[in-house]
Amino acid sequence: MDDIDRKLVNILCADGRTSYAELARQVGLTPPSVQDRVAKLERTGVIVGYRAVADPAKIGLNVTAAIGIGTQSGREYAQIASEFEKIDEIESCYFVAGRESYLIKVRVPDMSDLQDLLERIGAIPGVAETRTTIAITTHWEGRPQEVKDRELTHGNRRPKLIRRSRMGQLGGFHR
Amino acid sequence: MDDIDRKLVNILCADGRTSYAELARQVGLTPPSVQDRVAKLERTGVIVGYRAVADPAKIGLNVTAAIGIGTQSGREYAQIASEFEKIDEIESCYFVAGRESYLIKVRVPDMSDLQDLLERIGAIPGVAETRTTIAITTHWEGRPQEVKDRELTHGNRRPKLIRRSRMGQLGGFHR
DNA sequence: CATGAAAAGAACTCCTT
DNA sequence: AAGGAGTTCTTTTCATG
Repeated sequence: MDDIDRKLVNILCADGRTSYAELARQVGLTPPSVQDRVAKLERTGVIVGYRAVADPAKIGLNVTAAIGIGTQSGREYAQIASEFEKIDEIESCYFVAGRESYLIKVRVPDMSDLQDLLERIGAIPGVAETRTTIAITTHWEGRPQEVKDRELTHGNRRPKLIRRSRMGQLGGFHR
Repeated sequence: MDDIDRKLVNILCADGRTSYAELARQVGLTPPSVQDRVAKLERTGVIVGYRAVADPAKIGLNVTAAIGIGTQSGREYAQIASEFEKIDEIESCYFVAGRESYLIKVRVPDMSDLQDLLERIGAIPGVAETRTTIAITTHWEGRPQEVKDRELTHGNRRPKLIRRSRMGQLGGFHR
């Protein structure tokens, strides 16, 4: 992971369809070298995959909500998570420290689907309570994080010396 | 938005680098036709962009947290959001109904960065309190939602008749 | 690990139905 | 709105420094 790799990751996180030819121009290498590097980033799991980002509202998913889930003591956490996994509407699923045991992010067409979903979640063995937070406005989501040089592949981190500079960001689909 | 368009969106949300040739094979059209359709999906804002997905841990972002933010009454909500927008670490930002006014998702290298971030957020005028939930395990995130036929472009929704079938999903980067 | 050249394939444009 | 043909560009492979 050198500066060029980081640059490639940043470019691809901003635009996942950037061609090798274009990447090559931006980092000052030839397309085959870039292809080699990107393949290695994929093999080593730095780049996990590529996605098109769809506008939820345009595909009929008008309600976004975060649901905190409290669980009964003495339950297998992993088992509960595997139940969540069967539910398509759960876009993200975290086991968390804090008020509840799980925090999930869900997307549904409308409020009645949310009610339906909450009933399904509440019926899962081990789920004790749910606390739902509904998004009124999505200012942005999925903004790519810039890979900085001090953030290295594993462990071998240098001490922090300076506060790193911030990069300005705009609305909508952030580049 | 017909069945073919929905299929294209689903394929591209699962793998954003799928070529037009491959898309054409999967939907039974020729590459130029598919290119036409995808261009239209992009123009009409159904597909907002394309991204590579990087493994946060592999790029040094070891801490994921959700922060609920309570605000002082009599404050301009939009102004507070524009302050949040300047903070790179905020990956997503929602104005919400529920316990707090905002819910944000943040990623930082480690706990000391989280403390630093919480101090910066707490210093924003109008921010009254923060409640932080730290992710211990990310079971999955950003799983693409399948576009179903009942979810149409705008408003002209048919009544719900049947509960739609669910599609099985696996760990890691969900296809 | 990068380069350059060559072959294969894909993307893009235009034109026809 | 889709298919076919031709051009351009990119991807991919391989040999070389």
